[in-house]
Amino acid sequence: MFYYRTLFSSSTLLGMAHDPGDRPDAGTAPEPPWRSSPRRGRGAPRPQLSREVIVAAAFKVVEAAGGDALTMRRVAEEIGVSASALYGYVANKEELVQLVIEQIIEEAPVPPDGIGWQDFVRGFAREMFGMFRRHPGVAGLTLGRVPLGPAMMAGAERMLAALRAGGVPDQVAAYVGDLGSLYVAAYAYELEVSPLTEPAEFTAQAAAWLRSLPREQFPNTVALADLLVAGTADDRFEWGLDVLVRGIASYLTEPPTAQARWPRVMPTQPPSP
Amino acid sequence: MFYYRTLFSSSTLLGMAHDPGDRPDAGTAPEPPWRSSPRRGRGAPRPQLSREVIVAAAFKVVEAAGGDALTMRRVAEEIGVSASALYGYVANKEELVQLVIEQIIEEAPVPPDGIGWQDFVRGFAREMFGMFRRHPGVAGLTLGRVPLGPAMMAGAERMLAALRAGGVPDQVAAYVGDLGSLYVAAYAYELEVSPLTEPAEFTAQAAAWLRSLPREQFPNTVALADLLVAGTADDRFEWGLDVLVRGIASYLTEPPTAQARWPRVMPTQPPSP
DNA sequence: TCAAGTAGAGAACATTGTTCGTGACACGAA
DNA sequence: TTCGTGTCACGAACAATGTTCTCTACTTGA
Repeated sequence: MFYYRTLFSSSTLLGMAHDPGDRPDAGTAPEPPWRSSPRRGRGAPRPQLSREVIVAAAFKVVEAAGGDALTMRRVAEEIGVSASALYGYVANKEELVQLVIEQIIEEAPVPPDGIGWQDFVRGFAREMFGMFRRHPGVAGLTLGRVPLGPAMMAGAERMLAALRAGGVPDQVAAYVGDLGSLYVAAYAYELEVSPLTEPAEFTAQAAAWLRSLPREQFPNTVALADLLVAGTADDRFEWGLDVLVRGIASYLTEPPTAQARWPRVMPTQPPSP
Repeated sequence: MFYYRTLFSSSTLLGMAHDPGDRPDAGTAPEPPWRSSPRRGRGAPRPQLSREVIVAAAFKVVEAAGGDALTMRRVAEEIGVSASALYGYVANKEELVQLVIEQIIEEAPVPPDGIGWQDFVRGFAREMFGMFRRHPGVAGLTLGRVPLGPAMMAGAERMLAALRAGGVPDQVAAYVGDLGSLYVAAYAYELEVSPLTEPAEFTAQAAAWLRSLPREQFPNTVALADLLVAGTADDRFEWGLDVLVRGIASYLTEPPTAQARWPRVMPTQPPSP
């Protein structure tokens, strides 16, 4: 995610940007410049390996054991090949991760056009979120990377169209993708890192602990103990999504204003009840 | 961050939760249960090491070389001691990371009371964001961890107070901390992972690349190319913060509704505060 | 049939976190 | 003063990581 901003700071695209003559010619689908297509020469034996085989194996590993298990040796073992052999088809692990992410992301469907920008944004976010939850470990892989293949570009384009059609100001529409994808990936990542949040007895225990805090010092925390731990992970995801959509929608009626700025460097103050 | 949800799924607190008699007694400041206080015995030589020394060294390392450089050997070298010696005072690297995070977070001041919930939320977020930017690598460390020491608990309590005083519904107020901290940490993490976003010529190059996409396929992306890459990192952070605050404010006037759902397997219910 | 050139293996290196056995040293007791 | 005890820190070691290098074997075109 982090569509455009992060996109252009990725190392692969950096390499491209440094070559001024390498502009993609209009008319072709945009594709991240994976170079290093394996060269076939004179006496070339039929290779048992290929980029597709490697990515498929890596996908299988992620599927079975999560993103943490995605190591070069594990992938090689999955194919029945040595780890060093992979480097003939993949520049390094980073590239392999990128390829796997892209393949997984393509599985998330983009909402249909003509359903209104709010439903489009919600639907897109839900699909990505569901995709992340179906593939544990992937959200962590995408955070800070650029999982922006052709499929993602197409989805982003259509979301822009939906937003503009709905009257969302252009600058706001331009930023929505960044913010939305950041939210989805970060939330999904949080969920996969913190082992479990659903079990009811556990939530109850947490609420009990919050309630047991000193009331004089934490009156509101104690009072809202139950609400603080309320809801399932999906409920909370939906609520955050609702906040985002409401916030975006507000720009339709209230123009952006210079937000009141609390003076930056400030001395620490004692909590005054 | 991820105040409460993640809090109670952390391994340290899990350990505590499994011991039913270990409830923190009301009246003491809440402190994450770091156990394993070093025992001093019969013929104990004056130890050259201590948890404080180790944490201070780790802090120094993070300060100088970023969060990635935070390795046990590096910290030990900083003190002039072997890596294995650290394990007498720190259970493992995870515990050390937790301690460092907590120390760093305490540096972020909490806004003063009585300035209105919007300014409070904005100010809190800005301070945390600034703290993350001053300490590269820390955002990545906090993502998915529980940097919730006494200082953070106090800040959260006061934010709850500000929100409730401003008329924000209780359930909404209860969720704000989670969402806000997620946003700040995730955005800061994105910034530190993607090497650079500020240089103007680079942004110009990115916009040029977007403009060069096929117009028929990406009309909106091309049209909004400049807006997509507009703004500094801080501008974009402020905008996202504005979206959050606006979204939260909307609950003051518009009650939560069941959001329109794009047909998809999502059996969750809308949050009903 | 044979030279060529590539694919993959295997070992190796550097870097992680972490454990284990050992020596050294300070403090209290004899 | 001498000795024992207990702990502190060291150094080696282990397992796992990404990555590189060398080398063997084999396919293929001439």
